[in-house]
Amino acid sequence: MVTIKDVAKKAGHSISTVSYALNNDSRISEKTANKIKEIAKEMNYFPSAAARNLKRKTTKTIFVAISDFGGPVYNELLDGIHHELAKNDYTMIVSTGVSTDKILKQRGSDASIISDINITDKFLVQISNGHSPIFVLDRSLKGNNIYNLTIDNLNAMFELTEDIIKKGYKRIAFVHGVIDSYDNKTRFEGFLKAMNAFNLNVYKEYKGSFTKESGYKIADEIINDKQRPDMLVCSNDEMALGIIEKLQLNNILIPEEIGISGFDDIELSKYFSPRLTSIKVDHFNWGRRIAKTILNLLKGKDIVVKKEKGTLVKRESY
Amino acid sequence: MVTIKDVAKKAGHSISTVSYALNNDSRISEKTANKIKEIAKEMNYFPSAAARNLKRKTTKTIFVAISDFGGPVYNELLDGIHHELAKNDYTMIVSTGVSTDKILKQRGSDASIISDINITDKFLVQISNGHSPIFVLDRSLKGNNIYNLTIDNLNAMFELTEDIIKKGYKRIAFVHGVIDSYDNKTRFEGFLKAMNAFNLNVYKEYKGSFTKESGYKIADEIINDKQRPDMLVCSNDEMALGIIEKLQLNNILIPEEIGISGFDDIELSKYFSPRLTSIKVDHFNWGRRIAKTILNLLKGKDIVVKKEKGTLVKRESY
DNA sequence: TCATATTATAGAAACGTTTCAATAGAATAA
DNA sequence: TTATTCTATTGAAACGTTTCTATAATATGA
Repeated sequence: MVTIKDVAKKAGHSISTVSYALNNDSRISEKTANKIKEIAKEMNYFPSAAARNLKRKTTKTIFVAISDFGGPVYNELLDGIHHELAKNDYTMIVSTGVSTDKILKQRGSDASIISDINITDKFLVQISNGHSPIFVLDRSLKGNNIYNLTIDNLNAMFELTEDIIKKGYKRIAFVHGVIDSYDNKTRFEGFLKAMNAFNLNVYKEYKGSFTKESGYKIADEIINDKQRPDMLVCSNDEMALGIIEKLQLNNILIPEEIGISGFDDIELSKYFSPRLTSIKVDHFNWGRRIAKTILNLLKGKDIVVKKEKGTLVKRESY
Repeated sequence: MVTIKDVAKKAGHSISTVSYALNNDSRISEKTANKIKEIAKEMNYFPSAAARNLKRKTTKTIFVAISDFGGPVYNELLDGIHHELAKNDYTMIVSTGVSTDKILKQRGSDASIISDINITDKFLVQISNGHSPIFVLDRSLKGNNIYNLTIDNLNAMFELTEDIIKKGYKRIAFVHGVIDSYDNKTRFEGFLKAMNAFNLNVYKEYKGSFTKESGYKIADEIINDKQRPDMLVCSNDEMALGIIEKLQLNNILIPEEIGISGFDDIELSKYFSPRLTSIKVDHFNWGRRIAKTILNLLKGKDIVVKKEKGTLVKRESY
């Protein structure tokens, strides 16, 4: 591997002069700087990231912890984050599962984005001290270097539920995702708030886990139920789609017999029939905002932490 | 930040003893090793990745360059790669676009996976010398540290086309993706091979770019065509779905008036009506195999480079 | 002209590890 | 007993940069 030393030798200059020249420091004369740059290029020299990171104490890298690569939501989010980081010469590291802990501890990044409910609050608080800043997307958590960048689930779900109630539905049930997760809790909260505002009781609650498979199971429960709800408010799209699929297989008409709504507005939702009414969260844009916020913080600017809004997309599922 | 020096001081031992102890070197007595480990834990010490990388000349990191995060294909692939890497204590860096070049040059990883047609062959060959190994998924390329890990497009497409021909279709057209891309070229090659084997001429060729939007455009061409093909063999699913959507909007019946096939078998394909006949590539598994191959190479083992097979999934689109 | 300020360059320390080579002390062998 | 091997530990060099400080050469001002 060609190092700065090799370049220095070939150029007939000291290591420090080469370093300054390549970093465009004004103290080096234009003439020598150009000569050095040319030689460096010719030798195919590139500074070692490791050595640079060690000295500079910064990695120009942002770490993202997600719970899995599978879901449709993360793609857009990652895309958005990456888009903004790349523009600013930052690299993105992505990880899931156990390796996440290790990466966080090793501080291989200048900041971290957490969207993985498998990482405990306790762990985050524990490492946050003296750590590079941590941005959590999937929980509300106070701490020294911890920043909350979440979606405004509550208000979006309130709006959706209000719309449903105004349509005249009476036996309205809620389909939970992972029960203690921030997203589920705040969405349920918004739902409850609207129900209370209209003096309605929650007709029933189902327990899922945000996956399509858990939707299938819930559909089974509903099929066997003699007193079915007339409306299912789901904590996310994937469960809603699973439920629709299974109910239709059992000849239950949607929305005629049961209405249904989702949350997230994933791409598939547009292609189902009936098309799913949902809350659209522009994850790409949200990702960009997250990245921008982080970069601002790293630049020492003041940052504004405000919740990302969701918008109601009305279709034909209720 | 707490360094090894701090731990050494607190433990009353030298830096080297601490280092050996934490790396489980047998030369340190069990007693001191345990004492040191305890103190390190207590102090919340974790070795600096940068310093370690610099000294060890290895990063335990694999870099993946993809052309975008959007597509449904990459998720599974990334998931598979990551799955295997994490099991072996490796980290995955993902990037797209221009930042990719920089990362490759800086050698921040022990190996690279390339699946981004925007990176030129020339560039790869240029950097490959003296570089960590490069695994290309999206092209056939010879070079010093370059390994080809591709999908067996040719045989899969041959099988698909054969099936189509045997169904009795005569006016068979091919819908190209990005024309010079490895995937498109080899898929077209398999298609041609089957057509030739049955003495059929290619009825028509359309030029797309692997996206759904390019499918819309092609559908327009077909709609305005007086002598339409009776079968469209598409170079991937996304274009096929775009074409179906637009043709149906114009009341052209599929498969009654025109049959259509895809390649990749993305999740959406199952939910369209008619459901799309396609070639299923198990990208998760492929990703795992790629990662395994890389890890074996890094361990100094001999590696076997064999193509990933696709399987025909017959549904109702022709 | 000489003293001083400016400019361009070089030397050397530092970043936090790993690891080679050296050493002191204990255990073993003669 | 003394020489030898073995064990546990340490000191110091090295990895490839950046950056502080020193210095030589040149330009500026009186």
